[in-house]
Amino acid sequence: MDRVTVRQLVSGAESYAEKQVTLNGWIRNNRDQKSFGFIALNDGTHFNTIQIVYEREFLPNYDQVAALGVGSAISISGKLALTPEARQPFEIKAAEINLEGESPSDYPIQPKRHSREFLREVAHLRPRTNLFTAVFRVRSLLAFAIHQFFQEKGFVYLHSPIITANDAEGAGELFRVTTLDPKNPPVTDGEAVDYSADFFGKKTNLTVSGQLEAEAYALAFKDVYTFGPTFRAENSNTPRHAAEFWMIEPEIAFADLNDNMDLAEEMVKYLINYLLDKAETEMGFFNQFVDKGLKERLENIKNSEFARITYTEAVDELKKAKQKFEYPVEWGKDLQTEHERYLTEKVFYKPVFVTGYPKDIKAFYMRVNGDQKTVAAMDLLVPGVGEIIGGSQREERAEVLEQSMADFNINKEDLWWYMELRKYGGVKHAGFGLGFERALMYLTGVSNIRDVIPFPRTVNSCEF
RNA sequence: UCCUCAGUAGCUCAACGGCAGAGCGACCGGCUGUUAACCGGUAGGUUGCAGGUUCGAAUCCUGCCUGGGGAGCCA
Repeated sequence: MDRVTVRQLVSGAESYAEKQVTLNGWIRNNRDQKSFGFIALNDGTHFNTIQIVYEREFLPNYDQVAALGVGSAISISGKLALTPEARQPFEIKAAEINLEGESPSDYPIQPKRHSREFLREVAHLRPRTNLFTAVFRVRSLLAFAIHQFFQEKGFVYLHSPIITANDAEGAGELFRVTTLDPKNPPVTDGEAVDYSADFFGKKTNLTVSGQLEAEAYALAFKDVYTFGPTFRAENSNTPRHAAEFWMIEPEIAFADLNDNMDLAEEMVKYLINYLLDKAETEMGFFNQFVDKGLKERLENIKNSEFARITYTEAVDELKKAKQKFEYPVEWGKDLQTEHERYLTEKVFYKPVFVTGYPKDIKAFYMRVNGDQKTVAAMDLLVPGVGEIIGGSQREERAEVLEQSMADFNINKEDLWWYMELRKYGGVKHAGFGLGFERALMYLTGVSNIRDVIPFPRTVNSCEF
């Protein structure tokens, strides 16, 4: 008797036709009648359930099986029957059904539609629903696709540190890493906390970006990427922000901003192709139940050039717009969400790169353009989600970088090693950060980041 | 952090100053191919919490808590 998975059956049921098979799984739905019943079983290996038909005539424990609730784990043995006229192409005629783990009647997941908000409260059980089965199968595939894309191109995968003493954004919103006693920390003469007595002998935090370290490795391996967890202690409560998320950060040497955008565009298209090919069932589900226009939109993007526009052009475009904006558009100010959405959703109807932002509103490491006013930065805006990529060509000229650091009040002693990358064989290089979850949202149509992270961490929320 | 909306049965919602309800789920029963099955019945409530107004509050007012959406910040 063959032990099989639904995945195996879906990929070739014919070879099992009329044969005895054994399956394990969890009951999604159980309906019984007087002398026969049906179980929809999900065994975890495929999005689809398999229908189990059981009959009083053949099952000595028929009444026990008929009483099994949703969520129960069972093992079943029976004959595989092809049913080309039915809604499902095959089913199992059960000869034996054994209870492996019961699920009492207070099991919170019902065979009906639940709100996303409710399912977040049962995040340990929600992977047993259709939506989350699809989301997390795709999350796994997307992670693999990212590795495959970069590996095929010869990029080296870099594990940048999780604990770090540098603050790549120059922002203050970091999770402190310390072993000091919060009630009674060691104190210097001036009564400040004495971090030299801390575990690492200095102030440390969880990483907000692996970029600076990636630059070091790009200047050795030419093309590298990081892909790992990232932590931001921002007090932002939106459907697009989480305190713990994953980020992909490629860094390429002997490359400029155009090479960077070409890479980003190629990557996004690769990921779309990968999912449409490898996750057909799940993508079909998203298209039908989550975002009706999803497939059409993704298909269009595969075949179109992403728009590219400079910040200055974007400002002109926005000033010409008939639409009224809450915030006025003005050269020198950052684009508001409403402006970004207008550009990607009303002007271009597709992903758009915006480049050449004013240097005052961007990070210190971005390469200063010839006009001395803008930097070689690029953001990729996509309809529905907004910014999913932020990147730049890096400042490789030591003296210009030093000036920028001074302008941004960044202590160059702390980044002595970063400066040395410019001193020893420094070359032009560029890179970007892709928010993994934001990409996942964009590619699945799921509109809240809390629903694409298994156990999301957000402000005031760290359950599970 | 600011703005805004909402918290009523396990879930999704109705009742909007006058007896707290429905569908789904659960439980009991029926049904020879169901598939978010269908049909009949039963149970299930301190209306988020604390105050206040009123003869009377789920409903109006105040504060707090929780959640959603928008903004800022960003990926």
